[in-house]
Amino acid sequence: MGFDPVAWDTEGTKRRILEAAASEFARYGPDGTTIERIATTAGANKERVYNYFGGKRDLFRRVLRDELATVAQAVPVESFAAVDVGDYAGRVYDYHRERPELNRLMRWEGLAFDGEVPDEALRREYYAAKSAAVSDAQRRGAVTTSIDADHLIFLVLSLAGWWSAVPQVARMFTGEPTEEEHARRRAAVVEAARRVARAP
Amino acid sequence: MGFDPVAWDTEGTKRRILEAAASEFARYGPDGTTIERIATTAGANKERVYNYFGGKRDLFRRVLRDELATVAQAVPVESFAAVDVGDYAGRVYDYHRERPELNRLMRWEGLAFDGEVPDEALRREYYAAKSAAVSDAQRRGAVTTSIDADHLIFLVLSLAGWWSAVPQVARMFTGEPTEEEHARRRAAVVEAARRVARAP
DNA sequence: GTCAAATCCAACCACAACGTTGGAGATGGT
DNA sequence: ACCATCTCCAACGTTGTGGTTGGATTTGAC
Repeated sequence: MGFDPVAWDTEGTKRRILEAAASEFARYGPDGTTIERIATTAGANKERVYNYFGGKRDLFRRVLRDELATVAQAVPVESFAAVDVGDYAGRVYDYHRERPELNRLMRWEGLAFDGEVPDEALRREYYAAKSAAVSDAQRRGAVTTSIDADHLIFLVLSLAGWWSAVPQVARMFTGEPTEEEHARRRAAVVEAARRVARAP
Repeated sequence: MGFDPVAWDTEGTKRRILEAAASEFARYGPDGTTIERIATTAGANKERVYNYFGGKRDLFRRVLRDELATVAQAVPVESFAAVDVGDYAGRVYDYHRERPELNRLMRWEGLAFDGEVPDEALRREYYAAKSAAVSDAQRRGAVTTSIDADHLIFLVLSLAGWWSAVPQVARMFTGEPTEEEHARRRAAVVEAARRVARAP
C-alpha cells in the first residue's frame, strides 16, 4: 500500500499517520476510531502506528497537543485594549468553522476523559495569557470590570464555540448553515461579544 | 437478580432500564455504553433491553427524547418581556448543573450522529417557542433588535452551556468548580446574558 | 559485496460487545 | 387443575478491534 519507490520515508509516514489520526479522532472520537482505519488512511499498517506512537490514548493526546499548538499560532492573543473583543470572537468563530478538528477533539476530551488532561501545564499557560489580555484591557478601561477576566474570556469563547458543539440544535434554531447563515451567525457572535465586554 | 417477590413488574423494569440507560449513555456515550451494563444496572438482562426497546441506537433516541420532554417542563419559556434574560440564563445554567444528562446527551448526539436528529419536528417546535419569546420581547422594546431573535436566544444558551461542554477548559481558566466558583460562573452568565440582550 | 540495523508487512491472539435463541419459570383465565 | 401467554434468563455465534509477533525487505556503513 505504501508509495515509496526508492527510500523509507519514516518522517512522512509519521506525518501522514498524525494527519489521518486527527481526522479520524475528530470525526469518530476515541472509541469510534480504529487504529486500522487510521493506518490504511495514512497508507501504512497498524504496527507502524503502535511502533511510532504508543497505544490509542497516547496517539489521541499527541494529536490534541499538536492541534493546540496550531491554534495558539493561528489566533494569537494580545491585549483587548488594542484588539476589539468582537473581532476576536469573530476570528475564533471563523477558526472553528474552517478547522473544526480542535473543537471536536476538545469536546470528545470533555466527554470521554472528563477529569484527566494531557499537557495541562502548557494549556493552562495558554489560557492564562488570554485572561491576562482581558485584565489588561480592564485596567485600561477598555473592557467592563463587572465580569471577572477569566469568566469573561471564557464566555466570549462560548459564544463562538457552542455552534459547533451542538450543530443539530443550531440548525433547528436558525436553519441550515449556508454561507449566508454562517455570516449571520458570525455577525451575531461579534455583536454579542462586544456587548458582553463593553465598558460603561 | 430481579427483586420481584410476587408478580412481573414490566413497567418498573422498563423504567429502570430507561433510567440506567440515561445515566450510562450520558456518561459513556453511544459507543462507550454497553447494553450489558445497562441491563445489570437496571437489575435485568440484555434480552429484556432488546425486547422492550430495539437496538442500542433506538434506546439512545428514546432516552434523549424523554430527557427533552423533561427539560421542556423544567425550564418553561415565556416572553422575555416579562422574564429577565439574565435570570433565564441563570436557570438554564442551574439546570445543566443539577441535571447534566441532557447536556451530555445532546453533545454526544452532536458528535456521534452529526446529521440525523430524532423527533426533529417536536424539537424544532420547542426551539421555535423560545425564539418567539425573544421576538415578542423585541417587539415590546425589552430586548435589543440588533441581533436576530433566534441567534440571540442561541447565544444566551451558549453562555450557559459551554461550561459543561468543555469542563476541562473551564477548569483551567477559572479553577476547580467549587460551590463558590459555581456561584461566580452563574453570576457571570447572568450578567453576560443581560448585556447581550439589553435594549438601547 | 557483506552485514547489522532499521523499516515494513501479514498473520495471529485474546477479548469484549452486539444481538439471538431455546427453554425455564410465572400468570391469569377457564 | 390445565394451558396459552407473557416474562425472564443463560448460553451461544459472530464480528470487530486492540495490541503483538515473527519474518521479509530495504538501507547505509564498512
